[in-house]
Amino acid sequence: MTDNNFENEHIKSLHNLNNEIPNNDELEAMVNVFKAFGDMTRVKIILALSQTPLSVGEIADSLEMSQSSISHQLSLLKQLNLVSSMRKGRNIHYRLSDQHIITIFNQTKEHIVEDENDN
Amino acid sequence: MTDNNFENEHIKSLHNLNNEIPNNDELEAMVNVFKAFGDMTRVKIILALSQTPLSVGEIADSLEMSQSSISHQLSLLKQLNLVSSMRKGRNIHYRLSDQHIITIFNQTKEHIVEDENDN
DNA sequence: TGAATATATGAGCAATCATTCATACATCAA
DNA sequence: TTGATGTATGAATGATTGCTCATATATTCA
Repeated sequence: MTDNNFENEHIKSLHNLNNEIPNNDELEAMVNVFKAFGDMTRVKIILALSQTPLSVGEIADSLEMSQSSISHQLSLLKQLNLVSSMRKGRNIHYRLSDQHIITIFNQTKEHIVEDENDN
Repeated sequence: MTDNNFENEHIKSLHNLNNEIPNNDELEAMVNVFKAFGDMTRVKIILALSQTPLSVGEIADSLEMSQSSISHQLSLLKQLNLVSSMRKGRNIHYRLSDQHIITIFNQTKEHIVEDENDN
């Protein structure tokens, strides 16, 4: 394999770039999920819910944040189908709606940890 | 130890919530990575780089965006050790610095896809 | 050396976003 | 019903952020 062949492969890859990228709807959905994960409050909510279902008030107390703020964020997470809710009397219990979420978190944590090692 | 000290399992979980959450530095690092993934331009850059290493100009052309914008974003991605760079003559070639990234993307895509199915 | 090319970077601006505040809605208990 | 409790929600605001523009830095070539 010569340098020219290598270069040709590179050029081919270049032309195929746009084809390999997922369709735009899927991409946007992905970006929105990552956006949701890109906020400390929401990440803490998700990590809390990964332990056990919790009411809005319980989350607010646990994170020492206002009920309103937590409710707003839960609403966003729910809209993205990252959490689901169920009324129980006066409370509303939220839970993670997908175990993938934790897998993604763990994978990301691994990236971080490995990163610290090769400095 | 008196009867008053007993608590039910749920309350125990509640009190343990903060302990189970990763330390703050790690959490912040995670949030920053997710923030990086939470932007269409950066996601497209990453997906492009998952095919082949590319120069700044190649990425800019491929995404039809300004050189400056791409350079700014690459700088951010590099700071998070998501990409690495190597000068080659006048160009600077960027590459993904960790295969975890693609795994994370795929996992997220799975979440999306499954989501579409149970409406 | 000087011109051309490739990339990086700081400042400025418009858009987005997380929180707060005030208030509405829903449920329970008396 | 009324009051208390738990949650949701719209508007306002300060902070963050992505892009552009102008310019600086780095490399190659003549």
